[in-house]
Amino acid sequence: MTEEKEIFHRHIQRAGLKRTAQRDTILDVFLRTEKHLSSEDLYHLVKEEDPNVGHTTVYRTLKLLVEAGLAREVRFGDGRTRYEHNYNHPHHDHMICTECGKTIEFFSAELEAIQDAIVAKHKFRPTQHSLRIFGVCAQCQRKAGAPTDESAAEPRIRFASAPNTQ
Amino acid sequence: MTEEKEIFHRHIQRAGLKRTAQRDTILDVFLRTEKHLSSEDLYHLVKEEDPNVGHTTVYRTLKLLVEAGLAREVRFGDGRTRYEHNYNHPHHDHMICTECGKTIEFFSAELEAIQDAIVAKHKFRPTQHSLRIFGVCAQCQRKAGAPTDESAAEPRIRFASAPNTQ
DNA sequence: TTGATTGCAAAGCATTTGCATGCTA
DNA sequence: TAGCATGCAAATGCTTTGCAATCAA
Repeated sequence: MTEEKEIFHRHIQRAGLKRTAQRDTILDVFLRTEKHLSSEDLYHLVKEEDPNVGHTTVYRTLKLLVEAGLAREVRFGDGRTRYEHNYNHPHHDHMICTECGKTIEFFSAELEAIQDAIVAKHKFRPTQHSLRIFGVCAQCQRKAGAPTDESAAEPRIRFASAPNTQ
Repeated sequence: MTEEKEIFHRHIQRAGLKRTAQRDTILDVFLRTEKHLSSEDLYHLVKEEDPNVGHTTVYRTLKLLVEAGLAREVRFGDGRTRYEHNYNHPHHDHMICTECGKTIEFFSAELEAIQDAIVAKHKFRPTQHSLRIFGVCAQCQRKAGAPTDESAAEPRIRFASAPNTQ
């Protein structure tokens, strides 16, 4: 976590920006929260620590964290952008339960290898990729579509009908 | 294309809805346009045929097409929902060029097999998945970041900075 | 001191909804 | 005739921007 902070401050300096109390607090709260946070989620958490922080600053700081390589944007189909740790959290993909909103992270070297082969065949130079598998997790299958609160590790994602795979 | 129309009309009937001139026109234009159309793209195309069609109706009809299994929603990171044919167009994934906005469709049985294995391991029941590989296509690599109009099969997708993989 | 930062309010943008009118079955 | 469909305008929800006041370097 100290390392992440150094990275952030180095990025701030390199870009000719300034270190502020708000940015430090936002980074702090983000680093200690191992979840997929929306800007609003983070805003509320930060507010507990320092009520004098605006929504706008959280939005802007999250973009800064992405620039610095500390955060990564993810979207799970509920129309809002979420952020996850990106430093020392190597690439992975997600399964998203459309019943309870839980996400399962996974990584497959084979999957990556096949993708490499595919892009090579098309002479496509990839910069990033995103694989999301939507469906119903084991717990929700048992509960036959009656998820409870504790089945959701994170706030429930609600879909209009079918998830629109944003 | 006749078959698709039948499917649509059957869906309309089954759902207790009504067949209208607008819906027929929208379906017609959609079916004959083999592109990833946003609601607005389709709205403009339909307007050429029948100026008395509103944006709202196009939105609502596209949802109907998705319900009927004729269309599939896709998102390429420019913040708008696009629709592609889903009937007789089996599942495939996309490479998206962040320079010119072109999309390359591909399918890999191995990829699907590995995904099946992964979800099985987690006892996850998948309903759909979405794999998008963002990067630079062969043409744009040659042009070294100076894409021309003809390099884009579809309207250019613009990103703020890095594509936010919505 | 200078220019970046902040946070409120307002604007943007894609999408959705309310509602009076029009039209299918 | 009943009630679904239409399309305008307004609302929605997330995100971004304008701007005057504030603050780091």
